[in-house]
Amino acid sequence: MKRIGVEDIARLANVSIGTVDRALHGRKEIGEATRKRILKIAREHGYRPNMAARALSVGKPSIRIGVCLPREVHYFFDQVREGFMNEARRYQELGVEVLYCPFERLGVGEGEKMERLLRDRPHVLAVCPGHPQALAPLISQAEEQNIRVICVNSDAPGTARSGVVCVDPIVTGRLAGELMSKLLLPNSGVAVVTGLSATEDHRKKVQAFSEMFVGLSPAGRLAEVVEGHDDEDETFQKVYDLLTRHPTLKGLYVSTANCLPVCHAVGARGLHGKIKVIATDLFKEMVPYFRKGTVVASIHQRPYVQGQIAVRLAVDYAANGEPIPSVYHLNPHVVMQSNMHLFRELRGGRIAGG
Amino acid sequence: MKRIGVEDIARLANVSIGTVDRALHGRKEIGEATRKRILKIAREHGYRPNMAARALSVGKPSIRIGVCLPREVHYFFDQVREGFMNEARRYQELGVEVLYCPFERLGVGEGEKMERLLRDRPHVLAVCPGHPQALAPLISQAEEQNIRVICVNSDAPGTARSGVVCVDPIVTGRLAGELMSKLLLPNSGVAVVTGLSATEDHRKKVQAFSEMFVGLSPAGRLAEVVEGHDDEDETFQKVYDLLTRHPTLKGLYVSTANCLPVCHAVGARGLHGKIKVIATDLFKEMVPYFRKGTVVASIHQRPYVQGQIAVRLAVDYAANGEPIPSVYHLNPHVVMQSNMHLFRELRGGRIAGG
DNA sequence: CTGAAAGCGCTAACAA
DNA sequence: TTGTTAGCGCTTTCAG
Repeated sequence: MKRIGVEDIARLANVSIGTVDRALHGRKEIGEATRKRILKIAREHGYRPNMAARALSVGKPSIRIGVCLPREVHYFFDQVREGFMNEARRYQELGVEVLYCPFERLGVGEGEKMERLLRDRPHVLAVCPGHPQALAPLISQAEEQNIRVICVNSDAPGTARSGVVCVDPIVTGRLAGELMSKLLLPNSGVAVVTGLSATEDHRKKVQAFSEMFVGLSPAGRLAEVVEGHDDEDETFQKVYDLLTRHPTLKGLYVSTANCLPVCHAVGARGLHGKIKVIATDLFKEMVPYFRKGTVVASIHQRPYVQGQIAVRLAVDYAANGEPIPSVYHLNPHVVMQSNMHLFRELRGGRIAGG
Repeated sequence: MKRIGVEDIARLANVSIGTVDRALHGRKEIGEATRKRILKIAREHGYRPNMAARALSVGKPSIRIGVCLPREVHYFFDQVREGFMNEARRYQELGVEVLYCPFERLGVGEGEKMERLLRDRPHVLAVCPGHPQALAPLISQAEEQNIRVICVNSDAPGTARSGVVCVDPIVTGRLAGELMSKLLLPNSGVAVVTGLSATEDHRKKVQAFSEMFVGLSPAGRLAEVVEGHDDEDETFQKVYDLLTRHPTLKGLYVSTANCLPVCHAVGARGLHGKIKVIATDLFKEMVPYFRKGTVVASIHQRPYVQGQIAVRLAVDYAANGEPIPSVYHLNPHVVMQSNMHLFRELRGGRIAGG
């Protein structure tokens, strides 16, 4: 079927192209009957607007996508933002505009910023929620106003959000558990260092890790789960104590990005290389611990790609009416010494992909 | 600096927009002096054509990108093709058209198909070279005609190709070596199964693997490198014999996709789970061996993303004049049981990203 | 409520 | 060799 345009529809419906436009855009100045007739024809002929023509005609951006994410922690959210912005730039000519409204850190000021963004009525709003529950009313409100909300990095379960793009915490946890089990002798003891167990995300990671690990290493055991609350000192102290209590521990899974104090504690106990740490994500300061053999691998959540995908889903929805998948799980990446230099976090320049 | 258009340039240069168009497009019907003057102005004002307007005006596709890749082996090149096509579709409205010209398998008929593709004068030609050396003259010829050649998956070193997108075989080999060393006890013996050692790619992988492995496991040793020539029977037999000669082998790195016969041989010797295989890439038939614990990990070369990136480089070049990086190395992915279901090769539906 | 027409930035055909 | 002009498909006035 050949591609059809407004003019064809107008002819088919015996109206002018102005009327067709009104029907197509749900404007009010048109009779209900004509609108129905026109929409039917459009649908039957598989009409799809020519984005190039629209962008040209409108002149200014016609698709607004909002992005609301924390500045802290830089190493992670800078990547999300870059992925988002770089991808969005590719659709500029098609009239895609980004409304950017950062807040300070996860959970502080996010509601306020999101509210402000909503006032500009974006077509899609991507948000990294720190307190998903607190955001629930805002999300509902947005969706009611026909603004699609996409959660990035962590979900806001039970809210009205249209979709989420993230790494499945269960896969992350399992992958860490699988790796750990294969890196250690069968009867090894391991422990987990997490942020705040109350967090859905962390809970799932820890549970998945533990299930996978004990499943694969029946002779091994998970000694403890310590909560570092993403605080450096607290984490150091707790891990230091942990290593004192369990001197035979062979592995540590750090399910949060806060692995530095863990490494310090391992070092302080003279265990570099004796204990294998599996970390989360990647930033420059981790490199020495990779080299020392303390951190043997890290489960990378690909923040850049998360931002990138969020834009693609948003554009596909807003420009082509494609539905937003309610959950988009991307594949975690395994970082090791051999490939760490290829991650954006450790590179100077920018790269086209992700 | 505000964005400038042909009309502005025309005014600035005291010529008509027709002349500007001729200058900008290097058409012949224009004086050398005027052309220079116009181009200077355009450059000074950072003129960038409005792709939407161009696409609209021209009507038919104005950017042709050719893609020339083998049908075999499906599990790999189907992914490259899908990545390529899916990404290209996003730029359809901007006038990007794909010229697709598949050949049967690596090295057979590729020159012929590439030649045919060249006749349509694409702006960029992406090719998966099987016999890079044989293609060298064609590549030179293409580049001389101002057709940019991008090699995908494997390079054509020493030719005039503008760029290559691939996974660095050295990184692949190292990663495999690092993983292997960490999966085994310090004094283990390992072997490598490769395709054809003469291939640059395989040679590099094997060498990188071996360097990394012996570097990290000084007490270990690389017993042998066997060449399977990507033939099932030959590989089975050779690996079977290998396992007979070296009954204490603990690890096998298969640097080619031909891991099935390796697994069969391991099974035939009753060594499932006793020997750890690190494979390459991913396809459905491998799944059982992951489950059995024979294949403990695989180094995935992300064919889909390779196709995707190739298009992006091509479009960025053809539409925005961005230079094609002479080498684009993407990060290999580690496949394990926990995350294998997230790879496209094992999924039914399609997914937006890669 | 509907139609007619101008114009977005660019290309291409035709005139000069 | 250069200038002029008619669209490309759509949105957006401004009249009816």
